[in-house]
Amino acid sequence: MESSSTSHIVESLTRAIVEHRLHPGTKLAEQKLADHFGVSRTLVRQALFQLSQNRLIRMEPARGAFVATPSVEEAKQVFEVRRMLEIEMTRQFVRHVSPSKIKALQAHVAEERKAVEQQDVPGRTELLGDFHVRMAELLGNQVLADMLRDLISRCALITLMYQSSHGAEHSNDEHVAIVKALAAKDEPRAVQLMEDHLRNVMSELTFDRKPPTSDIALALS
Amino acid sequence: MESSSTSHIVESLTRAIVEHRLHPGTKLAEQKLADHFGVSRTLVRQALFQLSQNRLIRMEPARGAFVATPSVEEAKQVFEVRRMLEIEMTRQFVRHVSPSKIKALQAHVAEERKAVEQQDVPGRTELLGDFHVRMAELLGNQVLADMLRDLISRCALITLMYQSSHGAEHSNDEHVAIVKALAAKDEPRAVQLMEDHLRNVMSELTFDRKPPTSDIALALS
DNA sequence: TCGACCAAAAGTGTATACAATTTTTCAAAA
DNA sequence: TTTTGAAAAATTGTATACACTTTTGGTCGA
Repeated sequence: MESSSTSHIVESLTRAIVEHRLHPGTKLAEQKLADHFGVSRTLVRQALFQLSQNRLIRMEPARGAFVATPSVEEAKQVFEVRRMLEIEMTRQFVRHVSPSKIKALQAHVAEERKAVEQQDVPGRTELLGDFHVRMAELLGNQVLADMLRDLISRCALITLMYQSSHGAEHSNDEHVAIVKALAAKDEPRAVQLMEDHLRNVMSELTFDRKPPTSDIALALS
Repeated sequence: MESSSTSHIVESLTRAIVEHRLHPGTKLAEQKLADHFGVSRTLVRQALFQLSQNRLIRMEPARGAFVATPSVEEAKQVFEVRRMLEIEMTRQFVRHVSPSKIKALQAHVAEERKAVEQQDVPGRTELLGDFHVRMAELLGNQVLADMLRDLISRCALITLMYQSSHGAEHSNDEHVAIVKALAAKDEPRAVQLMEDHLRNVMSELTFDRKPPTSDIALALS
């Protein structure tokens, strides 16, 4: 299509998978992707290898790449790791809180609200996940932020194709409450709210399979 | 040299980097690696891309791959994430402890001791790191185990080339103490010991640069 | 009609070719 | 002696070629 490097292909496919335009189980044929992006299979393969390390796709020897279909067990483990990281992150945040950090989070949740109100589904999904990444970045821990971003991508693959409008609003409300507790330096309450929030997100999991879209061109266009 | 797939190259290079046979900053020229492993650059490049995602190497556009040289700041962040994960992991472990799990950990620390006594430096380094991975696996969380393995590899890149014999013994002793507290279901003590242990490991960091080994063949043989 | 089998087509895995960029070398000038 | 510049060599980035495996599609026999 247009000039694209490997990372462009990775980002494009990541968005398509996270936003559920490509369903779990869909075959990702190298030549078709190469044609779509206007590059050779070489670059597509590099991108696919990268995605398989992120666990967004799985590669079967001599059979090709497929959008990952995480098991219920794996989903629980991913959420459990998020819980571990974010509980401690919340504690740290309260300890190092500052007015400018609170302001940054407030600005973020305001953006979330706008996306929720405008029913901008891809936008709100990304923003709701970025809230957690933003906290890590404000803490000054980029390693943690990168790790959370990967985990949250995997969560998105797991959660419902379209978060219900109610669910999204609810998440946004919970973020607002967390920011309020952080601003008040109320550590136990902030931790409790974060834990409840993660539990709520996880409880929205539904494990009914949907028929996979095999039309790559349609999903990516 | 002999038949090798991409994953073999990744493992071989990972070991060489983690065991400091390849020093931070060393250039990893694709053709040299290809000759050494007896494959084409194609497979070497796949391996290098994978390693760059693990942050064990960094790739500069048009300049090639180099063994990563993590900054002090990054080192602290990596250890901080480990601390977050392992504190919560320790709490979980106490809650789900069982005699067979304790036995498995005791067997592991016994192996550690043997490696320490025999001055098997690569062996003990690997075993001392695997203790933490083993805990995650015994908890039944493979996602956490994989994540810890990556983090610990990055820590190994960061820590001294050769942990002093005293340091290794000390780590082993601390593992013994942690297992004891886990067996006694003493959660606060186990958490405290784990926190102290991680702080001790981190305090062994020395940030003096060593001259890089540029002879790849020598380091990998 | 249904299943087994085989040839053709499609797809993946690895090596190689080639263009573009960087590094090295070396000679000439300040 | 040190610096500069340009040609040569080495190295990376991408595309293509080709062997091997899997999938497909259809024919034959029960």
